[in-house]
Amino acid sequence: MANLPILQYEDKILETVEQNPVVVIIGETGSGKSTQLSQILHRRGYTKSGVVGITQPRRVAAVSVARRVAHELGVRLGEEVGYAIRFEDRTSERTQIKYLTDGVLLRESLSNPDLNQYSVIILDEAHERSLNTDILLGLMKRLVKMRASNLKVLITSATLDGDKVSKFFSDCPILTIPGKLYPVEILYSEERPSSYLESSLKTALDIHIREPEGDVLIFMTGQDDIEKLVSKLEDKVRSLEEGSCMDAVILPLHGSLPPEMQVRVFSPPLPDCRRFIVATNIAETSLTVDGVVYVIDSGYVKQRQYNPSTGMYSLDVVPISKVQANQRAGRAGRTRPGKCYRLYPSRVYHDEFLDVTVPEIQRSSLAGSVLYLKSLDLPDIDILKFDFLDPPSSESLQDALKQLYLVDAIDGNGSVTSVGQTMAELPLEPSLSRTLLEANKYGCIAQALTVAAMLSAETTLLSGPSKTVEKKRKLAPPDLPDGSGLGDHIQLLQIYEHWYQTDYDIGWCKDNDLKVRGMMFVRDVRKQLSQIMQKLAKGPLDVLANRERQHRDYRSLRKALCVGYGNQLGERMIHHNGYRTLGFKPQVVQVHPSSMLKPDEEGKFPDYLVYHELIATSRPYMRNVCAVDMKWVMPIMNKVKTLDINKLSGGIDHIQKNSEEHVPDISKKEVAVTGLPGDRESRIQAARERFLARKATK
DNA sequence: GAGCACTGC
Repeated sequence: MANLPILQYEDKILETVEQNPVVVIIGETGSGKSTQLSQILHRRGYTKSGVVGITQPRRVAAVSVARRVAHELGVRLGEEVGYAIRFEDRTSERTQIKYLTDGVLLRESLSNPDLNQYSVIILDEAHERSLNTDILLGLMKRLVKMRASNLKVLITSATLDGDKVSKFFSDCPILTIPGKLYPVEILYSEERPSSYLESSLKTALDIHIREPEGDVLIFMTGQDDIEKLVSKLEDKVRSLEEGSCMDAVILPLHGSLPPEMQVRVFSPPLPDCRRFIVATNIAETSLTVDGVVYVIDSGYVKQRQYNPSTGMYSLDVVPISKVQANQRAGRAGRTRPGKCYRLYPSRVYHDEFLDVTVPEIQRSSLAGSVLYLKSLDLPDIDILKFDFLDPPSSESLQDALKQLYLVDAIDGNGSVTSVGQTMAELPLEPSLSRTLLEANKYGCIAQALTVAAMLSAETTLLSGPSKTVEKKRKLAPPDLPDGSGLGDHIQLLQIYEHWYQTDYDIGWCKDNDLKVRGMMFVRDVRKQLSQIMQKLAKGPLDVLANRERQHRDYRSLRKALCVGYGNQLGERMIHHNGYRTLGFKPQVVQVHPSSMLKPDEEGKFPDYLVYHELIATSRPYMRNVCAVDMKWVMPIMNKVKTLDINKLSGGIDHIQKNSEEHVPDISKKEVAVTGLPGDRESRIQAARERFLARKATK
């Protein structure tokens, strides 16, 4: 700790913080900013007038950094130094230094918009530009004006981002703290390879044959490519002449790998054995692998993005940003000088890569965030004039307003309703919080809580589609409930209720290919939601699972879902099983083939359904659907007719001007890369054309 | 008849 570069800057930091309400800190990797900034401010007495709060984008980071600081200060974790993450608050009245996830700080400012308990707020890793960090940046700008005398804000960022953040905060000072990285030699390819999988393979083998010992970290875009590269690399390494090279182990590393496989990369390296770690961007920030000396960077990343003009998500392979490229390269210089092989020319890095990753706020549906900001009810804040570092497009904001209007969260003038105010208290997307409130009226709150919790963890539930599991599954298909033919929401409900009846048996999860950690998470979420609902209802609610006497057709629950998903309805076409989405921008979509929805005797799906999300892969699909009745749909359709976007947004001219200035509109930008599996838009377009052609011939 | 980057309240 004594050698951390940041400590030489202690006086400079304190002097700057004293003279300025906001300071941007460029803290390079290994500078010690996350652990030391809080302690420096503590030593100067900033913890006497309030808590020093430090946000982290990830839970594990909040916990591990808090633990280290507590250790360095010689205090017990949870006393003077503590942390707060979802489901876990380890702070006390004595806490002076508090690490928390940015989501938790946002929740805190819902009940205390001035964040009075804090004397200092440090937004760490702001360059990662998570949705929550971006909203916090906007809130901080307002807060430092209001609490100019007693609040200091520090924002840590990356070199390429510092000027922009400083400008956002009235040209506040920027301090650069050098890191403790070893030099990393950057080697560029002469041109972009036609296949970055083959190119990675070749580069990895070259390193293995020519370079001295040291582990190799290879950045790929997804599980598929990782599995392919791992098996090819294994073949090639095995075919090398014995004794010509040292031994090698090849390890995949990605998010859907079971935890016990993930930790393999942390076990101590074997002597005279080179490790190849083939990873997604999980190894960019979330996981740090020791011993890496060589990095191979494909220059691509898989990103989920939302298109507000269609209401559809897609998962695209896109070029990384300069910040990401530098972050990847830095992974080679943690223990000694390293090398980074970039599988693209330097021209591409300089001319084509964006400086900073497109912020999440420009790639997500904003319904939840807009409701959150509106519900803060800050007199001087109008969401459409809200000062974002990178404002979302007006299209995206209008999309959010329309969605909120349809689920009764805002009225025709764009003001939050009492329903909307209550919805904002729940840590859920608007469709699910609205479902909970409606279910409470119909006496099926326990079921709705289960569905909401299951959907909060949906992607983490079923074990990954790895080929071995698929094979196993054919031999012994899991014995899971089928949703009674009514769709996926009902199936998720039945799965949880079944698990509840086994008394949360872990063995049952494993037997049925359910991820144990995912199901545990569902249990936690459900408990949290139950507590919040009890508080909101100002009285006891029977929230225990399996307690409600229900019709076999789950009518009450499906009716509640129909109201909650008032912005996500589909109407079946007359002659086939395609659907047209209802609402403002009708899309032609299909039920996802993985759905549990059952057609009737004539092979027809129900006339109406709600969907959890639209996802464009090879075609536009509705994922997670539930059958609903036409008579529940009609009131919502009538509401669509009453919508007036100009009234909703209270005049939108200013944001349109605003967004044209700074916003690279991700929905229209050419993000897809030729020849890569990311060219979604054109594939969707092609699918649409095929569909129309087929329709025309009928 | 298809497929899942990573977080987080």
